[in-house]
Amino acid sequence: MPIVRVALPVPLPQVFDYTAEDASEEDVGRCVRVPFGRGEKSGVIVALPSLTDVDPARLKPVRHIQREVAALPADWLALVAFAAQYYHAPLGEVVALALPPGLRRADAVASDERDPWLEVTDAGRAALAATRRASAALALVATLGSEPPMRRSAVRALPGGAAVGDALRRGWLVGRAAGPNAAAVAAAPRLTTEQQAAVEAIAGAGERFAAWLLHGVTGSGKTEVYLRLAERALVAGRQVLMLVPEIALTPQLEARVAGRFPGANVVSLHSGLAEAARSRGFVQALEGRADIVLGTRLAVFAPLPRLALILVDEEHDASYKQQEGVRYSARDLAVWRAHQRGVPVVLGSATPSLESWMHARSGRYRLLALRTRAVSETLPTVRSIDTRRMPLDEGISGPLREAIAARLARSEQSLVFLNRRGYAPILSCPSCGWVSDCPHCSAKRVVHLADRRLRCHHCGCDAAIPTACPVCGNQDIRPLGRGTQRVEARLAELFPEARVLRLDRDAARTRAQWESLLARVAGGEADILVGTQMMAKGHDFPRLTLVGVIGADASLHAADFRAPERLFQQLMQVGGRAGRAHLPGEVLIQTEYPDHPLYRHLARHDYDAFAARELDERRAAGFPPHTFQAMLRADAPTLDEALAFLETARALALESGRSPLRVFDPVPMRLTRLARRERAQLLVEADERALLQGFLGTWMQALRAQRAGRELRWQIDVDPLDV
DNA sequence: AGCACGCCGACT
DNA sequence: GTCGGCGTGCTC
Repeated sequence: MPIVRVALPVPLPQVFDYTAEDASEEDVGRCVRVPFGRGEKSGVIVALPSLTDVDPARLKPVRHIQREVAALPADWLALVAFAAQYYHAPLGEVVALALPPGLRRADAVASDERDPWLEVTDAGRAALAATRRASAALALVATLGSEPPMRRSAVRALPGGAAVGDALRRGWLVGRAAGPNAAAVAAAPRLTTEQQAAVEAIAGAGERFAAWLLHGVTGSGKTEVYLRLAERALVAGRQVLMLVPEIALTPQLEARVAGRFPGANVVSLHSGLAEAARSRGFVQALEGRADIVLGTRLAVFAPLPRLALILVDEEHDASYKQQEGVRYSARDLAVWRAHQRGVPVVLGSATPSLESWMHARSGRYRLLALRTRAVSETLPTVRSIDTRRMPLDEGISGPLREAIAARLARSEQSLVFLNRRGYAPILSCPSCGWVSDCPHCSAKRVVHLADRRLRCHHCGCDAAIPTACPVCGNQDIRPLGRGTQRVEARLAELFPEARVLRLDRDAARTRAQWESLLARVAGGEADILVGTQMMAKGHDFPRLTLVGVIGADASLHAADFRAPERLFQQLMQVGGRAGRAHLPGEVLIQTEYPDHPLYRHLARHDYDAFAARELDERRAAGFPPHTFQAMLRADAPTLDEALAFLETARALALESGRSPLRVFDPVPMRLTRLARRERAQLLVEADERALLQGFLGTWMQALRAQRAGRELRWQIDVDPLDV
């Protein structure tokens, strides 16, 4: 009787063996339903062992092997196994996160819903000709009438593409048998010399593993380089994996990719998709029917039998690192994956992570630079405004105010950037000292005047804003500090003739709201924008010529050693929004440290100098990327429990780790209390990755053998981003 | 993680 | 006499 070894989504570092009468080697990589304990679970067959460690009499038979879907290939299983090993997570958990839930459950897979080529019918043309109310469906019909044939998926990715089903139902569009080949390319812009050189360097290096760092200033046209490389892969009949940071960014990029390759099957994969859609995309990738897989971090787990190229856009972006459960870095896994498959990987950024930058400097990665902007000739001028001896009006200095007025006079747009949403970060009583502490977290609840709530940004709890101090009854309680709402309100008072628009997570709760805000900005319905880091990403605003930065200094001396890196990235990114299309841009940074090297490097657009200085500082302090870290975090109802566990963990580490390993003291986390739980952490550091990895293996085993209290939870974070 | 078994407090 | 608290142990 054949035995199958199954990875199941349980937090145990084991796999489980079952019997399966008709199983063969073909079934390795297939999803399977098995009895487990009292119930049933679904997992993936990872091996067909000839013998088992457990008493064969205890083996239960599998319930069902899903054979309708192709088995996951060996290289996919190896990827998942590597992630499990490197991040010290149970194999089954990684499998569960890598597979769309529906697929793992071995649900009937939505019977290969095809992705037909669409064409406009006579009815569609008639509808277009008739003067009827404009609709999204009709707009699609009009677009399709003037474009080369497109697949349903490509149409869906267009603006308003959600109406494709509507257009099909009305009989305005119809699917037809065959279209052009996957490599058909729509008109592409000319490449700059630098872009051309980058494409040639990467393509010319042949089909073997190489990690390229594409360092391109904002607007230098990195995406165009990606698209040209993708085109070459498609011409060769191969697949491309393209990773992007955020779901919010994918529709635009998806439309651009689908528009460029109208004949290609572009599949998007991200957690915002409905289960069925995610399963369908995954299966299309697995069966080799997807030509381009475009997605967020989870897309790194897409199985791609014909893979030829991996692209990681904005490689420095923190959203590539999962911040819960299995804390993997999709960017790092992408490099591993490229190496595994012997294909090139391109990491692109205007402000690379210092990790990638160091690799590029050392020659481990190959560096390509795009130094000139493709879309406008000049970089914005960046200036510091010394606010030390200057009155501020709700945070706004005179020079910034004048600069905004000048833009208004020229009917150009301005953006005031500050990374703090809400009206004010604290509500406080001046007479008794009460502040708006969150009852569940060690944080203050933020004043949201827009909906008159007091809200904790960490646990989400909220309450009405009290009219008087809850302790002493004083009616004169005051909001301290400022957020986007307060700045928005003041700007509206200062410039009554201007239309002020706020763009932050509160203004754009949903993707639809976000897109409608962007449309309003693009349509010139706003003169002054007030935004958080949301604004910094993607999106071009042709009439935006001024960016004012408020309150950046806070990150300058933050406890987190990565804060300056993030600040530089953020300011570079948001500054890049200013000035396009022959309108010169200006960035004004309000600061009390106008001579700080970070601002000076920023003013000269000198990432290299910034990175060199930062890497030097990190080396002197013994921080990553010169060292390698893992963070053990524990949380419990009381801080003592969490700390006690970490003390034990520390003792275990010192026992086993006689090697040059640094084990720090357990400390409460910066946001100690979160959602009624107290949190602490313990940092472990080594000079070599292998050393750290070797240690972590034995340490994890020892920790799992500990019987911690029921209320204590812990998790390991390899290569943590926040320390 | 679930979900059992298992031995000690206050209740219809 | 029971209902139920969660400590301990197992899941192929």
